[in-house]
Amino acid sequence: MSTRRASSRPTIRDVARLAEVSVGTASKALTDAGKLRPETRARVRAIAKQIGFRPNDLAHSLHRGQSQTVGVISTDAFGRFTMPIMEGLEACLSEQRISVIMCNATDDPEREARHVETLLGKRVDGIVVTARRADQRRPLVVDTPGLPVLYVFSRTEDNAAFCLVPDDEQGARLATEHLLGLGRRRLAHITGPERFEAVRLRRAGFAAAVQAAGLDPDAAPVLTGVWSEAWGRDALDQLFAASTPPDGIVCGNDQIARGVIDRLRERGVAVPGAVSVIGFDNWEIIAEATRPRLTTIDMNLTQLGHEAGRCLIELIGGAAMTGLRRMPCSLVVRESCGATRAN
Amino acid sequence: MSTRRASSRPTIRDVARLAEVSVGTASKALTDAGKLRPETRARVRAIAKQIGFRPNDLAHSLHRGQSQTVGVISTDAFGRFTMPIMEGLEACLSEQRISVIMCNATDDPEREARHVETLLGKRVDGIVVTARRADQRRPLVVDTPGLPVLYVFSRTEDNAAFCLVPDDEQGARLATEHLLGLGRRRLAHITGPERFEAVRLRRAGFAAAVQAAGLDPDAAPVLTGVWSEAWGRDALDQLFAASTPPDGIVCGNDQIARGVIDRLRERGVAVPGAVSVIGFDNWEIIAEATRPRLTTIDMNLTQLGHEAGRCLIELIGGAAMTGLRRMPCSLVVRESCGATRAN
DNA sequence: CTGAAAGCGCTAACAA
DNA sequence: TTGTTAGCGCTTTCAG
Repeated sequence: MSTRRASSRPTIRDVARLAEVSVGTASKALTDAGKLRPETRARVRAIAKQIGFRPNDLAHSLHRGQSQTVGVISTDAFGRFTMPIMEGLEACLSEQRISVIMCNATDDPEREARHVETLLGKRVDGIVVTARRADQRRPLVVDTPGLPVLYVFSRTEDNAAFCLVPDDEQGARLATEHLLGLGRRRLAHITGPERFEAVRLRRAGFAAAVQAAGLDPDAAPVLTGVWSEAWGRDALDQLFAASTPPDGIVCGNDQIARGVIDRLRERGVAVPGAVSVIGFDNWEIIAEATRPRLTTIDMNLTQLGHEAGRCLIELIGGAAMTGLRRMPCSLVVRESCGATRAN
Repeated sequence: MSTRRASSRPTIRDVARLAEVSVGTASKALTDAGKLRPETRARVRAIAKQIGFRPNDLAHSLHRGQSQTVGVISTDAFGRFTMPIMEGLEACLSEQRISVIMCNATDDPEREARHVETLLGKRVDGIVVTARRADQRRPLVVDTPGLPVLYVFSRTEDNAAFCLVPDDEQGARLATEHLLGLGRRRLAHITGPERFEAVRLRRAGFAAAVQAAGLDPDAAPVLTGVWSEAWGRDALDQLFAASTPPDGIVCGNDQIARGVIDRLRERGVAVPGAVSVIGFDNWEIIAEATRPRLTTIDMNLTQLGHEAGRCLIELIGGAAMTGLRRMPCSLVVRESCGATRAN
């Protein structure tokens, strides 16, 4: 005997009984399936609506073997990068009436394993892994062959895995080209810790653009430090201690850019008059607060999440996708770089 | 006939068959229930582990009428306040093996209704509503009597509802008392738009503390504006245009506080030497970046989320809780207020 | 066009 | 102590 909840919802049997048809007919009537006399269908539907019938997805899922549910496992404790990704992902999936279960693993493998366990118990149709990107993460251990797993804003060494990340190299190239396009020729790059892959890729993008413009790479210094305003200020001081300070600065993220702009103002150097500054991240709380407001690179994380949703649906549908896919970043023009030709 | 997924998981029947017991026995063996010969129990368990049996929660839930799942509906598009709340909530619930389904309603009633529909279809055991707090939100429409609904960081006019919010009034009082405790006597309050309940409550807390200290309320100006650094700077200029500028400023949020501190530095006024500045939110990206670092009020949102989880579990268990509950804020001391006596 | 019944995987009541 | 079975709510096949 089942232990029903105090207030149980009407079932399809109730509908059938009231509509004076069999459950089979009622089911057909409610799902557009099969052939049915329109009148019967209408009557069943009317009754269903009247008594507030809502199909039990649990039973449906049990029957179909698909739960219309996916799990998201984050190691970044719902951090600021995870948020927009989730937003895009949820928007995409909810369109297909697929629900998203959030799990926070906080870098604890044991917690992560417990979460995977729960998700598998719930028979999710797929799992999305998202993480801080400092490094590649170990592959998620899932002992269920055929269960789609997708990594977003996160990578793993497993070549069979499908990973979706922003194109940092292209983003930095875009930023650098923007400054070059404005006529800046003495460029510098102030960025974060070298151990981040993003730092290495963005630096490469910067260097590539500098080289492509025919400039001397040695005259375009790169300063690595930490992701903070204080480092931005310090690095700027270092650059301006030299005989020929830069007229264009590509920053590794918006925090650094804010430090740079603050210090330039303190030094009485006009932005963008004398120096153009461009950031990376388009973190609005910062980008809208600098004086002048910050031109920066947007990783389009919401779109990334949306794309992750699309891909996951394909994977669930049986498509085979592997490898690393990089999604383009875009330029957000505000006032910290000066008159723009493009746009 | 059911449409099974390509790779179907072992069921309890498989375990039973291999262990040479009945399904009933296997079930008992795996759930610590009933009396069983230890040997049998062990054998069943061994087999289960060996073939990678994992109970199907869908079937379990269908049977029990509880899904071990709750839904979260946010109108704040996973905004920055939602994040820590979710973190606490998920941490609390996952401890009980309850999963959290995230839904983003973005203030669109139709989208919200669709999400509720989906959640009810999945037979969630409860729903958490979280929102921007500009005003009271209309009650969530759920036609399922007895289904627990809890509002967190969000209120509704429905008196039967249970709402959990931070105690803004107490937070502002705490901030003000901190400045008073440091010997500041000429206080001012710079805050956001009046239409926010939080603004009105924080202002009340400020006023209450001023009055309790025996100071003249008329000598403690309150400036309302918007939630931005620019407004913080403007407001500060206004205050310093007066004959007796304040020596302690309670800000309505951290962004305003940052504007205030920046402008004080630009004016050459020492912080905290001449003026103490305190914020509200403890938004680290700001609070750690001001010069000096910002002393501020923390709404303890992660704890709030955790508490929401606890309460929801009680509600699901059948407890009756209604009304508005305010959770205390706490003080985070950094360097923007000067030498501290307490702590 | 409609009804009857099997079965998805699990649990709990009852029988042995 | 263990086995048998009904039933959770739904879909789908097969008869009628």
